[in-house]
Amino acid sequence: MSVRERKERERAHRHRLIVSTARELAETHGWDAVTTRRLAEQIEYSQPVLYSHFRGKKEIVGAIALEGFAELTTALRAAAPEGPAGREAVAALARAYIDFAARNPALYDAMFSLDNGLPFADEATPAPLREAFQALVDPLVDHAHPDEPGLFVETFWAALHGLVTLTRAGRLPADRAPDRLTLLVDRFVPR
Amino acid sequence: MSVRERKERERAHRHRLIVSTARELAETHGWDAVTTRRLAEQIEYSQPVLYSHFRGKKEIVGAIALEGFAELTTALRAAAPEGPAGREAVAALARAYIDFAARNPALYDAMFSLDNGLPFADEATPAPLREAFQALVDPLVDHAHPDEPGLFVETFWAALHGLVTLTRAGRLPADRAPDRLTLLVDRFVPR
DNA sequence: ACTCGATGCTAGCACCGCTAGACAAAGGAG
DNA sequence: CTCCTTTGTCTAGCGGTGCTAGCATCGAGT
Repeated sequence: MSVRERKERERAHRHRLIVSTARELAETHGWDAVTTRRLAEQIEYSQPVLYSHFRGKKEIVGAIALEGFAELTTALRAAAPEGPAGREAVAALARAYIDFAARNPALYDAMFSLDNGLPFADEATPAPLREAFQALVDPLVDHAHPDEPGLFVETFWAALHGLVTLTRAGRLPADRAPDRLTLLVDRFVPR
Repeated sequence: MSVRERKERERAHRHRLIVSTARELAETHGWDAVTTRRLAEQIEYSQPVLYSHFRGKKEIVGAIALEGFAELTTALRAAAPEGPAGREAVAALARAYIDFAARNPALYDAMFSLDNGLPFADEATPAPLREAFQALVDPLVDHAHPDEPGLFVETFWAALHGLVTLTRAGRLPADRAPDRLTLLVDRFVPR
């Protein structure tokens, strides 16, 4: 049975290779450059091989998005370690979110802008998505109305997401982004 | 010279026909269904005719987006007529924004999600865009820090935009959207 | 050593945005 | 009224996209 194990190992390796290559291609040349042909050429296999690992391009984006949620969770937890979270901790959390989006624009798009086929706000939501949301909830829960912590976090998150997308699309002047973040935190967590 | 005038009139008419047909196609079947082939067939001309009116598909999206900004201005002005704007007026303004996006999803995408080639936050920004932003500024200016009214409006707008996109993409549960809006207004305009 | 199933390939489908070049219709000049 | 030029539209096609049918090859198990 060792042969089958080796094949499965190789297959898993190629699976990861596809995801990481697609992600790198997206991050360096934009999502437009991520075509099945280019991706196949980069991994040195033919196009149909991709379809033996993924149902289609959308599923590749979904796999990358999943990586993104795990990394976002790490970034948020690092910014706001456990314990009571004062205003400064919330500001750090918000900054971590914005920075994550700025540092990984293509990844952020895979998570929130592109069609990645992942189910949201629904019982089938994958664990990494729930964890990322939870990483946002924990430091914020003290500042929310006790009856509706979810509502508070959802709204704060939406505001952060709006800042990210509008700033990156050039809809808002980039130089004042930090000021907008401060203003937002002040409104949600009054001094 | 009457002949030339007639031709120009016909040309302008066809120009509007292209824009309205593309918009209707997008609103009824989604932007994916708006291809140059389908659009050409709908207006009963061949594809190259489109390129005698617009530099490319992006410019058609841009024309539709421009319509959208004009209509958004109208909707916002209707929701918050002139005069001092209390908390209720801000809530009405926010509701008008959200409702506009909900009623015209494809239009909203043309304005903010798709690549429409329009310049933002820059001296070349077309008038309708400035006016739409101004329609947001006027009722809000009393609630902002006097030094930085723009910053306040930008942040509030970003929050609204975030709510719109995340809710419509199914990232946030739709049934609690009104509650999130109330929460947002409460945070930005304390009772 | 041979069979046969797994696996990856070539080739091709239907579609995309966009354009070159042929062609017809229509206006002005003689 | 005829000819010529200009203007406008169409057909056909280019290079690209995501995706797949069907063949060929290779290697594992008997």
